[in-house]
Amino acid sequence: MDKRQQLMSELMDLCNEIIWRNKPEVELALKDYKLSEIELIENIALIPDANVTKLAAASYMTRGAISKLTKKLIAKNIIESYQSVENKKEIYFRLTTHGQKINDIHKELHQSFLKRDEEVFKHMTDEEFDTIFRFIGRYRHHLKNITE
Amino acid sequence: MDKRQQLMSELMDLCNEIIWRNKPEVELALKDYKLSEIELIENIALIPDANVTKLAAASYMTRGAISKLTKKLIAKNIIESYQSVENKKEIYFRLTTHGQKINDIHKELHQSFLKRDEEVFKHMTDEEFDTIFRFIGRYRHHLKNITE
DNA sequence: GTTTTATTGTTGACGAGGAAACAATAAAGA
DNA sequence: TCTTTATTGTTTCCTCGTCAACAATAAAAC
Repeated sequence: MDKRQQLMSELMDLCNEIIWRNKPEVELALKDYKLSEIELIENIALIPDANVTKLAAASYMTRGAISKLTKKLIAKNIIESYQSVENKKEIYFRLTTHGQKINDIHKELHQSFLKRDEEVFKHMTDEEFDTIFRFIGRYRHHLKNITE
Repeated sequence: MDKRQQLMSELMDLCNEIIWRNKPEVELALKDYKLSEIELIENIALIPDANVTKLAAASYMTRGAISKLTKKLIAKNIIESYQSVENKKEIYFRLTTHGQKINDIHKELHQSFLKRDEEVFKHMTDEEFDTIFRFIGRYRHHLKNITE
């Protein structure tokens, strides 16, 4: 098979495998929340003045889905919304202190996954890291280029 | 941020981006089929004597989901089922000639994506390819190890 | 300023897929 | 052999996310 195609195929498979493997552990540690909610919390923490549109783009979901998810998270008192005075259309979100706690637990989980998988990274040189980073960067840059 | 964590995060993001980008093109070229059906067809072509259980594992979906999908594909005359004489429990699937055509179109689409993205691969050395392959292989091997 | 056009978030109908319970068959153990 | 346990595929119920239409607001065009 084509080397490039095999690379992409194995890459996709690896990502699926990791998600599939980690998902139950995350949902066990944060029992009252679904993975999609937890990831949305993560994005709200990362994106300044996150609104539905930005979150949809970051989550690879539709605005409709994010709109419903944010409603649910507000009802659970995990996030809160606010608006600016000069724009009555956009609605922004931020974490409540409760939401921050959940995000912290989630971050710790990610650390524990790295610990669990440290064997994979242990023997990698800086050069190898950079090779993969360059590949990812080049691909994302390329996709951005051909999109606009 | 931790280098390893950033690597995994960017990797996941790249995969999502590619899926998000390619999906509409695939569903446009194969108008009557959803992406999940097309990927199932691909797996049935790849896996010898594919049954619900093997397909579920390969697709990262539940057996229930695959059971429904195969029913749909049989109704559309894209796949057919068969059984062995020495096992009355397992049900295997294979592509019809119609299904093979769809799979061929899908394979051509993948080729066209590689063509579109050739700029990304053009400057990669064999050593760089191998570095990424090794990383993927090591990770998948590790996950397999800690699973059983 | 006024009128278009684009963008925002929301909603309801719908389909896709997961969870869990199930019957049928195979494999393992006695 | 006979019994128990595991695995197969299926089905029902339910949740999640998409799609498409929508009203509200902002931006652009004039």
